[in-house]
Amino acid sequence: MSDTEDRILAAALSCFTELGVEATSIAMIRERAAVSTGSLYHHFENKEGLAAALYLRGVQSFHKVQVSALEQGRPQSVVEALVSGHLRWVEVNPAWARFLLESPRPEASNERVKAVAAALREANRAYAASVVGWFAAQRDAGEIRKLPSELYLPVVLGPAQEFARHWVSGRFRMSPTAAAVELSASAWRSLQTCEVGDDIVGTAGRSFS
Amino acid sequence: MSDTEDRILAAALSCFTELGVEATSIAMIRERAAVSTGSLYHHFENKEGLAAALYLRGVQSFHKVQVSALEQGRPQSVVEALVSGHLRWVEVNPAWARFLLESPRPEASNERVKAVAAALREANRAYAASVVGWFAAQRDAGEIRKLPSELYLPVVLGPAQEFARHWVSGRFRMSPTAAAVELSASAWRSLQTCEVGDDIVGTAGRSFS
Amino acid sequence: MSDTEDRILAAALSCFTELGVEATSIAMIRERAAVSTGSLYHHFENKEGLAAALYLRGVQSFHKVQVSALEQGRPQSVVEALVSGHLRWVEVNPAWARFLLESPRPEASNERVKAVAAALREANRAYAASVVGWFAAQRDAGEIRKLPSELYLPVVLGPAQEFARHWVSGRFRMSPTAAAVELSASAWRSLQTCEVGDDIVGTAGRSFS
Amino acid sequence: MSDTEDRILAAALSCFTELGVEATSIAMIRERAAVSTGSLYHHFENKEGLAAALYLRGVQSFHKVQVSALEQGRPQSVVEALVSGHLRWVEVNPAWARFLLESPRPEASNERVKAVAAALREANRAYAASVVGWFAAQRDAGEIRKLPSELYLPVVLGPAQEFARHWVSGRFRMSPTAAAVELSASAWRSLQTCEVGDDIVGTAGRSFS
DNA sequence: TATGAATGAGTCTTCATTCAT
DNA sequence: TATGAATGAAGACTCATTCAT
Repeated sequence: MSDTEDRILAAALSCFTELGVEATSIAMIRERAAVSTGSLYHHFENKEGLAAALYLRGVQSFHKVQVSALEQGRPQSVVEALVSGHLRWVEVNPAWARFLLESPRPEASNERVKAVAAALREANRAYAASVVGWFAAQRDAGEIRKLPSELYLPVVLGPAQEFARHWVSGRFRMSPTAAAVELSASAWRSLQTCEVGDDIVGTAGRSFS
Repeated sequence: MSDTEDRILAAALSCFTELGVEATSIAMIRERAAVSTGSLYHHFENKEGLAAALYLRGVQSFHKVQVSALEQGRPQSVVEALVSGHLRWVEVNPAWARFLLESPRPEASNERVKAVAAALREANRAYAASVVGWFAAQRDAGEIRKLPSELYLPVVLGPAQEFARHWVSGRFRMSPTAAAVELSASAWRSLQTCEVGDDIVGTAGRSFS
Repeated sequence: MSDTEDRILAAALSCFTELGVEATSIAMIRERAAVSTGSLYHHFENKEGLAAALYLRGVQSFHKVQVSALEQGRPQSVVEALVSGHLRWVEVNPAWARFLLESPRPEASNERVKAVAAALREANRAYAASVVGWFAAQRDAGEIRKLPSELYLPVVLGPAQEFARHWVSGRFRMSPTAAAVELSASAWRSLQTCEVGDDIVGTAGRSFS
Repeated sequence: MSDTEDRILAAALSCFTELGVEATSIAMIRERAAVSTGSLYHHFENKEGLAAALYLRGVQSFHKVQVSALEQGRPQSVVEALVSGHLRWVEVNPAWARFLLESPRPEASNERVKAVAAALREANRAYAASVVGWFAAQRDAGEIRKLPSELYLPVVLGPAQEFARHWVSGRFRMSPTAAAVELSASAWRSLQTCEVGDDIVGTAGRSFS
């Protein structure tokens, strides 16, 4: 990875997070990276390709943190690590977080961007397989509440994700890591098998896929 | 509200949800609404202004549903009504939901759009005041777990919101109302004051603002 | 002349002097005159027609002052009255002056504007006939220096005109009537037949900054 | 200065003098210069910027002629050189003259046009400093009539300027250089301290129509 | 007379992208 | 690898003007 490419990627990330991908022009990236138009196109196919490459990098970084959380031992520890790891990653990488949370998922219109788009799909698939697979296994082992598989990620990470969206856009002041304490506890509460009120168990037990 | 304005708004909503605000051209709206360019600009300041007007309408519709949920009696019923109401609204109004979930919040760059933007801010403020206020009151009455006020909305609606994002973009197949059963139960679980494990209570009790 | 028409003309004059005819839109005049679009077009044919009507009025007002100067007795008095009258008119009617000095002469593209344009041409012709005729007569009588007829107006009024241009656009601070003393003396000097009168020298010596 | 830029400037000048700046469309310049839209905007910021650049060039050319006139020895020669130089420049550069006389002075609305506008202001300042400074010095030396400094330029060049305005717009037929004989003599007459020289009278008497 | 909705041609300007050097 | 001139399609928006009520 040449210095030029790094400068371009950094410039693109900062432009994209400030203005959004669509509102960012090649000229702005070109200028902020101190690179000529020709040089930029020599290194990257496209604005679209640039965004996709960036998106893939961000997603991979995030996935790495998430997947490593699965290595905790007890289910409760894993769930809490998923939530806390999410929020810590957001706080440590605010630009990446903003980019991932506010940019539309890249679509591969262009021929040459398809490789990156395919890599992205594969990364998402592998991530979902790992994490959702882990939840399904715990569920089948009776360690956590029974839910349709699709719902585990929203239930566990939805609050953190929602918090993060507000935080990256400046509407929340509390730091993500401070919020992590409560949000990870909440996540576990909503998944633990209870000695809680029977009515809830009953309701929850009825429908899952 | 004239017939022309209605046609323009409907056309804009369908274009925006199909392609996104930025990718939609005025020409497309103009054509789909069967209206001349001049007429469109006679009724709406801008593409930006059009999007803002639409955003405001959508948000108001959603808020109405949410605020009405507060009228349920028991805290548990209210929480479940908030979640279920959210998901039902999404299922009944998929275009509006997609628009609100995937469009960037309108910013008032233009002078004349500012009125709409201000109305939007006020709507958000009033909504947050009602709902967050309700949660704070329940917290102070000991009816729900103590959390920093900022966290109640992410905890309660985050999972539904996350589910909705996936659903409107076609990545989830389960219907929102089907998901509502579990997600509303989960939401209540994460807020109820327990006769649950003491460790959780201890953790949860430590930090709130 | 209805009140509506007066309001429109006044609004148009103020817009035209502030922004220029081309940069002024009908919408601005409409707004400043507190008149509806339809009403404006009911009273005036065109933006072009409005400008032409205004131009004609301004020119007539100016010409009246100039022609009345010819009624002074002595050639010297007439010349001085022409210059002083010019500058006084500019100072008393700054908006009109700015409009006449900075707007392009109206051309009759439109069919219906032709009447006004013809009136304007006739006004200019009559003015030139009177004034240039007077100068030619004086020349032939040996009262003033012999010059090609075309040059009398530039020689006599050019300095005042140039001063006025600078003054209406804010580049000169001295008031037109203050400048009139010297400029009318200069005008006479450049026309008088030789032996320069002492009074003029005296006048010229009196005031300068 | 690339060939492309030259072609664009030449095309713009011819369009602007034919139709005026406002009435000229970018498309016309683009076409007449045989240049693509993008290329035009690659070299010049704006139509406004293009006009400003052109204005600056024209003014600089004119100022050079005027300032060189100050190098004549005797005051009378200088005054006559200023007037004759003015009119000769107008006759030799009719397009530039028309452009400068009939276009509104460029104003720096745009950010990037400001550099050109500043250069223009500086050029005007330097010109005024030289020429008005020369007149003030002559006045203080008793070589010319005492006038407020602001009035020297209108008195000396006003008639030529007025003549030029009429000439470039086709309302006068006499050539500027022909007019120069009388107008320079008149200019000197209005400035000389009393006793009128015979040579001037002689000159004045020679040519008129 | 007054109103304001409707029209649609026309203009400026942006921008991703290509390519010769 | 790097440069920046060149391209031209596409888009937003303006505006004078008409006309039904």
